Amino acid sequence: MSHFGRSGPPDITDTYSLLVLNITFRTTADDLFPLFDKYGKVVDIFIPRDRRTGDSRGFAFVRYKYADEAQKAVERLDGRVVDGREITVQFAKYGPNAERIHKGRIIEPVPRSRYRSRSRSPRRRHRDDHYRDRDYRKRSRSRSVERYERERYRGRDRDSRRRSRTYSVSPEYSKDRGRGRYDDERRSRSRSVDSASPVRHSPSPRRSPSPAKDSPLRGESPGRRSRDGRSPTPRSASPQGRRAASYSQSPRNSDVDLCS
DNA sequence: GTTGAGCGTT
Repeated sequence: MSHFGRSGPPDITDTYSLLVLNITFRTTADDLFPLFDKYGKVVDIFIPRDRRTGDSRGFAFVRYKYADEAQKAVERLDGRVVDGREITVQFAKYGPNAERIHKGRIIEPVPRSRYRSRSRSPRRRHRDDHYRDRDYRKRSRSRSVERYERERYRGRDRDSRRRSRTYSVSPEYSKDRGRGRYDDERRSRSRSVDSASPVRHSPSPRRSPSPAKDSPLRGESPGRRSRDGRSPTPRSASPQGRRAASYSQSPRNSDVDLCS
């Protein structure tokens, strides 16, 4: 029965925002309110959730009315075990509108220079991607939107090893993540191979096309093969892989962010 | 049913 985050940001001009990290995915504002309210006047609690799934993203924003109370809450609740997990409480730095925050207090709208000062950290949410790939593909949105999202993800997720459609990585490579030094050593050896192309999949001498005409799998058309496995324009190339678009025609497209 | 670095909604 909490109206936190129901009607947008109330009055954040004189509030002190705290960022609560490492909370469980099931922790709600109601669970955090009694904890934080003990140390001061909590004016609002907001837990960002996924727009598609509605699940919590694992962190929350708690806004206090006074700075000293917020400071006390940080010192008191930082490291506290909530719901079996150690949370991290700290002052929020960035707001939705890039507000200038001084020790947690919003002073004034800030020039972008401050905003760009911080390098954007890549956040990987494979879970969301999973849901998006399954739930959003059926909606058949406009392609411009798809491209937009793709570019957005490229900018945020560019730290990731995989670029768009990478080849299957070997399990050994997967284990290497986390070892920086050894990775360097390994890279030194393989440097002699090539240093220009990050990925070099030597085109193994493909055996004869296929003398066996009676291949059990005849679902592949020759046109698809000639593309080296890459089909940048699956627009109307292979209708076999795509179901009828008429299925995705949903009368309600409210999912799109068109409605403001 | 899953997950775990991070900075937010009308």
